[in-house]
Amino acid sequence: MYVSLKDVAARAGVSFQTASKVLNGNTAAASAATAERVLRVAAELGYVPNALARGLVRRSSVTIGVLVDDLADAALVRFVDGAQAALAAQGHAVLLTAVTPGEPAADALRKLLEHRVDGVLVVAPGIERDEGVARVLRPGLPLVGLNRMPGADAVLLGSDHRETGRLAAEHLLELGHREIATVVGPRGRHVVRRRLEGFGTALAAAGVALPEHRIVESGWSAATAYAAAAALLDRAGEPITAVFAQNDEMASGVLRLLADRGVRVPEEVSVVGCDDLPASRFLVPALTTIAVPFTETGERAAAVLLDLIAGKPAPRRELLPVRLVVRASTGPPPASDLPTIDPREQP
Amino acid sequence: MYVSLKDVAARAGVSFQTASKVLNGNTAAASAATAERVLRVAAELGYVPNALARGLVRRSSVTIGVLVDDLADAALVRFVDGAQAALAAQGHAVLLTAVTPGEPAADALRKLLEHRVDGVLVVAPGIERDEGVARVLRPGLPLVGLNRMPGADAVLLGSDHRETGRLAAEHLLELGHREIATVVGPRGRHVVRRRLEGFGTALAAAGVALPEHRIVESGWSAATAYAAAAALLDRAGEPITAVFAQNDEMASGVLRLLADRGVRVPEEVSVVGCDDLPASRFLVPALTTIAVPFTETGERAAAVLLDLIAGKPAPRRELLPVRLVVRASTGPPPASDLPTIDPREQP
DNA sequence: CTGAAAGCGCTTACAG
DNA sequence: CTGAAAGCGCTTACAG
Repeated sequence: MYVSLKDVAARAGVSFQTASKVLNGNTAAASAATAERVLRVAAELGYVPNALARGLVRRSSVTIGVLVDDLADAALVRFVDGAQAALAAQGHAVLLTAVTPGEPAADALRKLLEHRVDGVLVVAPGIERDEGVARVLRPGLPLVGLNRMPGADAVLLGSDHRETGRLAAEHLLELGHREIATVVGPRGRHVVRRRLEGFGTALAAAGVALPEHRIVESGWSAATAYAAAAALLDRAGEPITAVFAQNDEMASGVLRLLADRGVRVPEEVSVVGCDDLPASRFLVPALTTIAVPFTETGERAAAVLLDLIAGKPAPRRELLPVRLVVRASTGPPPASDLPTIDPREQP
Repeated sequence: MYVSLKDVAARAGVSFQTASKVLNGNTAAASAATAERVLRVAAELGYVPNALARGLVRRSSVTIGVLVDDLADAALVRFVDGAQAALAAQGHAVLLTAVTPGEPAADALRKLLEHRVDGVLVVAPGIERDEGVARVLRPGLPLVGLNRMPGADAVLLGSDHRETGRLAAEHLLELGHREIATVVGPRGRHVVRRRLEGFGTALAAAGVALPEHRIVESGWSAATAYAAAAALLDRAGEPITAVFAQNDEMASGVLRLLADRGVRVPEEVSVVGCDDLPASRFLVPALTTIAVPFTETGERAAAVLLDLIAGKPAPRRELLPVRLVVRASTGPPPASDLPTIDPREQP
């Protein structure tokens, strides 16, 4: 079905080794006339080199394995998007595997190794405590993670989660809020703890308490955050004026609950999200959030992985900056006379 | 770096061919004792078969190429998610390539062919008019498209776009709307034309006109739909009571514009979207939309592709059903006394 | 039940 | 400038 190197060589009247060299751009390997002939015949015959055969002898598949938690997660898929684009630009193919719920991530990783990927990029915070992963990894395998992996020798890339929490807290403090709650992701997760830590620390520094009952745990989805926020509001006598949700989807769940309860945002309650997904700008009201550079992080992860593969120096760890994006979902608390400090972004 | 079959065989005291057979589950190839020994040694040594070498001789890479327009597109990525899961469940790896804007899709496809993918799944409506794609395709290459490809011998899977438009129109008609507009995607696109056709035909059947100035073109994004809807409302004397947006993101842009203009939804204007992304349920107000079965379509595409590869009979074309999901963004028009007909979904 | 041969489609020294 | 040898790590008939 496919034309082989030997087919091309035979038609061009050269040995297949010479054809190989010409097709690989080795100009010293043949006369200009021979080279031209080989190239022309290859084009005529529709020659498509066999990367499997090439990979076997070169011991490089020019393929990168990407292990992702869940493609339905809007944030994770943006990492993958950035990485894929950067990798493709350098001629590397991407072998994509999602972690199948209920099946060990190590199995998915092993599949990647069978295909002899040149390196692996892990975008799967869900396996940050999975001890099985390190066991299938080969020592020396170039590995970049956007999450921790116990026991694995990986470069760790990401954003500064503590800073994320701090930015959210300081924004609310500057607006004059003192009665603040937060809807957080699963508390076992590293990112959840760090964001909460940064948030709580900044509040504490301003003398604002964040009692445990104002920290409500939720899944990462809008639906779970909706329920968590409902539980929060249902506590009698909670005069909360601001809520920080640990991602934008959760924030949209909070926004929706507030709307359902007839609570005006931001007049009565302010809401801050985290991620800055494209959709967040078009929520009603437009969501104030902490922007996480997903695509850039994915691109950077690809670049670091390629450096690792090329044997170039690479950092062991790198944090990309986050930033506050002020929109319409935050304002001064009801009782306050403080003016809104930050300029609003226009749609 | 990797342990080879020969390493395993040497340690187990058998020929590497016998080791190969045992490791491939050929029970007739060796005694139980020999098999046990080979398997044990392979596990001890951490043997990981080389899929490149295997693929070379078997002429199958057990790899499927997936060509996608844009991973940032929430709808397309759901197709990919469904397909990836179904493919992985059958032991197939996924080689993922996004179409790089400005670069020919044929180049991306060629890369996939170099890796000798067993089949290709195309999730790229953006290339539905690209003549270059068919030229790189090999005859006989199992190919499934979620969009058309001129000149390519592909199975076409998708949803019924005319029906989608019809469902939106009939829902609005039943609510009593007569002054209806629609925000559509790029009009060159097949899906845009079909949805518009179904929408317009259903309206016409009810004696409701859809004049050209009530059809506003937009990109697929919320931002472009926001601008398009603004242009629509800015037309003097348009007594519009309902808008159908051709995807949920556009609908969220319309919702946001309406909120910015102080127009109440659905009391003054009803909005219907299309796709039913998870986020749409949490918009304010929750979006009425036509649900498109993205994940299921991706799964089905994978199944059909695998059938094609296995030489089993497969359909040439298949449409998956869409359905109306009624939420809070639609209601009777302002002047109407009609009751709301459809029950609302609870969050 | 086990092994040796041949070959998948290439690349890379090595000769000439 | 060109070619022939060797080998990448496997699988698959074919013998015994």
